[in-house]
Amino acid sequence: MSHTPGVRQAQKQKTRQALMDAALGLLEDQSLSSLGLREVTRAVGVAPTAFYRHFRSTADLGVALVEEALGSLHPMIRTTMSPVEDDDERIARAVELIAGHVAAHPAHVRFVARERHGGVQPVREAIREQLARFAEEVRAELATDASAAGWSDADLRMLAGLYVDQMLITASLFLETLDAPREERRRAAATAARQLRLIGVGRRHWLD
Amino acid sequence: MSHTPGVRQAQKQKTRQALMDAALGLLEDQSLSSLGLREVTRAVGVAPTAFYRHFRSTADLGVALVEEALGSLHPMIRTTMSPVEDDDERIARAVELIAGHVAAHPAHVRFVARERHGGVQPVREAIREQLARFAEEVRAELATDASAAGWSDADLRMLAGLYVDQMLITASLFLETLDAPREERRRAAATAARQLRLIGVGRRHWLD
DNA sequence: CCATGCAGTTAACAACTGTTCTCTGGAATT
DNA sequence: AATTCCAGAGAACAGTTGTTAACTGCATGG
Repeated sequence: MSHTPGVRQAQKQKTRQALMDAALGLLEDQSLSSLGLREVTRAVGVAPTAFYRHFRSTADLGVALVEEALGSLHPMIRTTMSPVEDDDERIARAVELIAGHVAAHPAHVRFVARERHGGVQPVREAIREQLARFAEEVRAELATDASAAGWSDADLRMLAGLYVDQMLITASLFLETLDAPREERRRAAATAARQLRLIGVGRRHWLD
Repeated sequence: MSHTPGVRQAQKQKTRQALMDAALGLLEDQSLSSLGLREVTRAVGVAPTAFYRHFRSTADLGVALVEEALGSLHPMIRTTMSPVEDDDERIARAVELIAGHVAAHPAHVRFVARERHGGVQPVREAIREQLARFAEEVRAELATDASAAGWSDADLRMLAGLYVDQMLITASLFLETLDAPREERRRAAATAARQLRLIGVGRRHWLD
């Protein structure tokens, strides 16, 4: 199946991507639940009916955007957590990595933060699923760490969830300070690092 | 000014409240940015134009909802944090208090969680402002605590922010499990308590 | 008791929405 | 070379939207 190298399929995916890009742009100052199908096709310069060739509805489009925004992010988890030496060094790298990702893909980050609790159920579900996958990956990584000896599975899951939530909080904080004075961005990074450090301290003394 | 005990003003506030209640109900499965003014008036059983007697726009309605949802919540802060004796006891009480609030006002909690990063700028701003007030109140309360000796102001603010974010995360977690099996709700509460305990541990060993 | 203020109504507007059916041109298959 | 397939266009539909203007009736303040 899909053994077609064709020009046909290529062009189709091109307009599909154009629809997704246009939608992401329009979602800068509105929620998915108010995004109109005509609005999107108009921005791309295509007939409204063409939309149906790619998506059943704007909710469907939203689910595809979740995959695009979070699906390709999983490799980052391992590289963030594995090269451990100095703890403060790792925290600094993690914060930098998040800041870099937000700067590189602000629209994606905004979309996820906004629609995580947004008004479109299938999209909420898709995000929840992806974040659960992240948490599971973090948990697995934590389990290999030497400092996790004696931790119950529930405790590991708890910590993994805390890290994932913290990652999202930090990302949306950076998003808010994207076009803010340099000083404010620096303070945001400092706060994020401090919070991660406190979690790290709690982690070290958990088994007392 | 407003020395009117009148029946007039009373009736006005009554329909104003009806508009806000109806809006809150309609926002159960959509975002504020897609909420139509006519939709709200229709739910109340009033002419569309009557809306303008109370609100400039649905965004304006949203800001009023923020006040209603968060404004009356400030007294809770002090009572949550002051009667300290046993730490685990305090955590249990805090989690119970959040769970109770979510059960009593699910629509308000959903609204705040959804619109905190939602598509309507003035509403985001209003929520940010209220949460900043919460964080400041928590910081002030933390500063009076004996265990905060030697903490820098930035550290206190960091911890206060962490607590506020955690409160919101916990609330929205409870919201998701509102009509879920009893067992799942119990696990959610356990996880929330565990996370608060880890933050507490980190807090106790912060100055090492 | 009368004049004013004002919450809510009615009617109408231009613009917009999602969805349907029919059609077309060119790539893909045979 | 003939045929099928299908991404996209075009037109039309019944509803919906926010906003305007002029109105009505009643509680209010003089």
